[in-house]
Amino acid sequence: MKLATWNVNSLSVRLPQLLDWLAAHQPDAMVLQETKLTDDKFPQAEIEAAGYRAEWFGQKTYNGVALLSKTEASDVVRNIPGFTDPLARVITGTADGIRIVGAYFPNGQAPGTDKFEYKMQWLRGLRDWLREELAQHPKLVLLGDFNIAPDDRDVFDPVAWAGQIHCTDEERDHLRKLLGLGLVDAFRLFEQPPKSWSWWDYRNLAFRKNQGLRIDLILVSDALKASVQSCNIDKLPRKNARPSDHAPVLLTLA
DNA sequence: ATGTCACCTGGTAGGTGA
Repeated sequence: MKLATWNVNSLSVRLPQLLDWLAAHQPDAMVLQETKLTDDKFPQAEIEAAGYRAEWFGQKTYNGVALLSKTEASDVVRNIPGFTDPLARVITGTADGIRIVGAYFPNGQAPGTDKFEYKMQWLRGLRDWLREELAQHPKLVLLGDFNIAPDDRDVFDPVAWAGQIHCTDEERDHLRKLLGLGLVDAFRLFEQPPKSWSWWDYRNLAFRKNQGLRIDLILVSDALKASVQSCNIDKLPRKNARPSDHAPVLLTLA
């Protein structure tokens, strides 16, 4: 079984690239972030024509998430139960016996801002809910744009980024506590090339210089860990004309 | 040394968020 995540940074703009990627990789399920579409604008027909069912949860201008799957997802939940959130950030469903939680974590802007505080509250809300969700669904995958670089090896210039957004101790502590629920970063189950990033700023020729962060993650529950066969970042779409600033990440389960 | 993109409102650019 193959599972994927991609922050597409506007599904309207990136739909042709998404359809190409689905055709090339044929994931059984895929989650998208930053669709930036109200629900009435979701390209359901095009995605169904590509062989996928879809569940989506969007809003105007910002955020927005979707869950695509070859078989229809069941028990679909939008956002975090128990955490009131005006923004469309999470979509969850069960496909092929796996509880799939696709999330667009808040960016957080900078430590000390209201947006950072919201990020902390959101992370707490996610953890409180996931604890219950894991108890009910031992086979669970949490994947998406985490907006947190787990470790200094996930940052192209850890000295310059020390204490900056995506790299603060507070964010990393929240990520550690998520992992403490019984999840593991699938990418790090394998030897990986150094300087593996999933996001490169559009500015400063960052992709050309390979100056990025690994902030798009796939966490698998302990019950699934032994069945993980591979986890890789696909940099190719970042080389396209009009690329997303994020690359897709692909997980293969036995 | 510098270097972006996508969205909105309401323009015949400027602001916001990332």
